Amino acid sequence: MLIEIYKSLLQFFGKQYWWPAETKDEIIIGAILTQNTSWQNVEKAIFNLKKEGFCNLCKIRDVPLEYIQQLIKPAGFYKQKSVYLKEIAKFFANFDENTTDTLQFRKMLLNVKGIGLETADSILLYAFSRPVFVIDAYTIRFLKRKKLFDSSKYEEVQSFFMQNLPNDVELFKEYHALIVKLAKTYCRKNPNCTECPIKCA
DNA sequence: CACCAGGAATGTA
DNA sequence: TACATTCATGGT
Repeated sequence: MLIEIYKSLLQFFGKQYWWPAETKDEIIIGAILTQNTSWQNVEKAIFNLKKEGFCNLCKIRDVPLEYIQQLIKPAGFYKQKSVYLKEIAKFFANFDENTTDTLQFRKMLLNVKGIGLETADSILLYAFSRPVFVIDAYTIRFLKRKKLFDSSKYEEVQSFFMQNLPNDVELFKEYHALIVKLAKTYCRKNPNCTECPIKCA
């Protein structure tokens, strides 16, 4: 079922090539900046960071908070997000990816202030290519509307995907991106989904 | 004018 | 455990 839906989305929209970024640090930074924020505004903030050479966690760690705040303002919530960027920068300053399995890694990320379930999984999947399925509000709404799975609990929904799909990082990356693409294209403006490529149940 | 965006922390019951 | 509030900018 889920795999057929994936194929339909892929055929309809094509590959999304998520996550759009040049470096691993940029993915991590973007994952925090995009919390409840449009990607368009995140791009402005990342542009500012790049322009000043601070789209880099080591550099973010060693610069005044106020300086980061000024650069990321277009992404909103700049006071808290500047702290979160500092926190995640400190975390990765002494972390060895190679000696940490995915479950441990996930728990460690969740202990960082500012990193919740979705942000942690986005970092794991897109920055480190760990096989975890990212869930967001679009995904939960999508499953409910299509009457595929009725739950708002993050890890329940995540298990639903991961137990019904092959354990494939590239599949997970594209599938989440396609659900976001679908939501942005149709479901927001048009709840009836008359043009939606996925049939309503 | 209201509403939302690729959430998370905090507080309340 | 389940909700409510707060955080902030920019587009529609």
